[in-house]
Amino acid sequence: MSTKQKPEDRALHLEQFLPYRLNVVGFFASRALGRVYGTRFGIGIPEWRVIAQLGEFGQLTSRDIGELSQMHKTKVSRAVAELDKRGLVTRAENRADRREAFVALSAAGQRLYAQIVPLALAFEERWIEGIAPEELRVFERVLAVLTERGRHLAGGYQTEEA
Amino acid sequence: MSTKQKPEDRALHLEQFLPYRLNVVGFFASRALGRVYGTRFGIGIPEWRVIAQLGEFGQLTSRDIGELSQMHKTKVSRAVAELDKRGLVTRAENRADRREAFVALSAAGQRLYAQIVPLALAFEERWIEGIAPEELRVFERVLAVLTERGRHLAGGYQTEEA
DNA sequence: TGACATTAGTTGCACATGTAACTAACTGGA
DNA sequence: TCCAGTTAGTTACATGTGCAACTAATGTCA
Repeated sequence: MSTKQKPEDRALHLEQFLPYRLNVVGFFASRALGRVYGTRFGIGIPEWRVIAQLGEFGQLTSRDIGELSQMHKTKVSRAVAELDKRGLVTRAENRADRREAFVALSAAGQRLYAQIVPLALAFEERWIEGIAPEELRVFERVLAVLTERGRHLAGGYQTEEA
Repeated sequence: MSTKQKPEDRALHLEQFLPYRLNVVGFFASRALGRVYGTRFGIGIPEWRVIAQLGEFGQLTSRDIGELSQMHKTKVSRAVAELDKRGLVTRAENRADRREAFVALSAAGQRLYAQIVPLALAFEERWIEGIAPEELRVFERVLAVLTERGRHLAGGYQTEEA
């Protein structure tokens, strides 16, 4: 502990309470992006994350997708099933381990990915527009620390890495 | 085709994509806090937010609570109803406008609030422990900007332009 | 080989949540 | 006074989600 002040003596102001603030900004991010993907392409955040990972890495198992995109395996399962139903991904059984299947973007999925990426990048660009690059670097560095600690504090809900 | 590197031509890496990162850290925050409140006091995040606002401001209408804590009115309605059922808040009709009611913490609610606040502050303290104060100040300043823009982007994002 | 543990992925179930519709009350003309 | 419009708050409904249980396949160890 680096502070000697007793927590009991301080007041709580929710609007300055960091977990609350992070949750709110995360909600806004999700909601704003959800509108972009939902209104134009009819997909939700989980589907988008699956597409994003497949677009980046090519071929992945559902387990990999969940780990990379921080999603519960049931959420991944449902998102992949939905994308499969729409013909945006293909599933190929792994002959070497028939429990798992390799998921990949179909041609239509790749076209969708190519459409979404510029929108996503432009969205991000607009969001951070005008913020000084060095401040943004500090922000991202602190964010990485908070995320890693938060992962630990929250306790894994998918993979127990203790 | 184009030899110039336009923003549209950049690759997307989800793990560095800011909206994604903010959503993940917000999820961790919510989940970690939810464990604290849930296991010890049997309440969820919405209930906690209502209690926090009432503890801070004393007496509020449901509408005020929703605005202050960024919650949908149905979420507030259900949280207040649950807290009422448990005897943690009181509801008093506003004689001057009988559509609304003033919600306040009961004695039991105040005792609960007094118990939770130190836990919440200690949680926050543990989370940001070791981060340089000046970096934290930068982080919070940028966070405020992103939150305000996110609120706007999430609320009225319907333009045709990316 | 055989028995048990582990893992990838799916599904049943209960619960949380947003949308829209609703009730009741207030506001502001004309 | 009347009536259309607005607002606070609740509820019906559909959907999304996590947990736990499940199936099927693989790993482990004797």
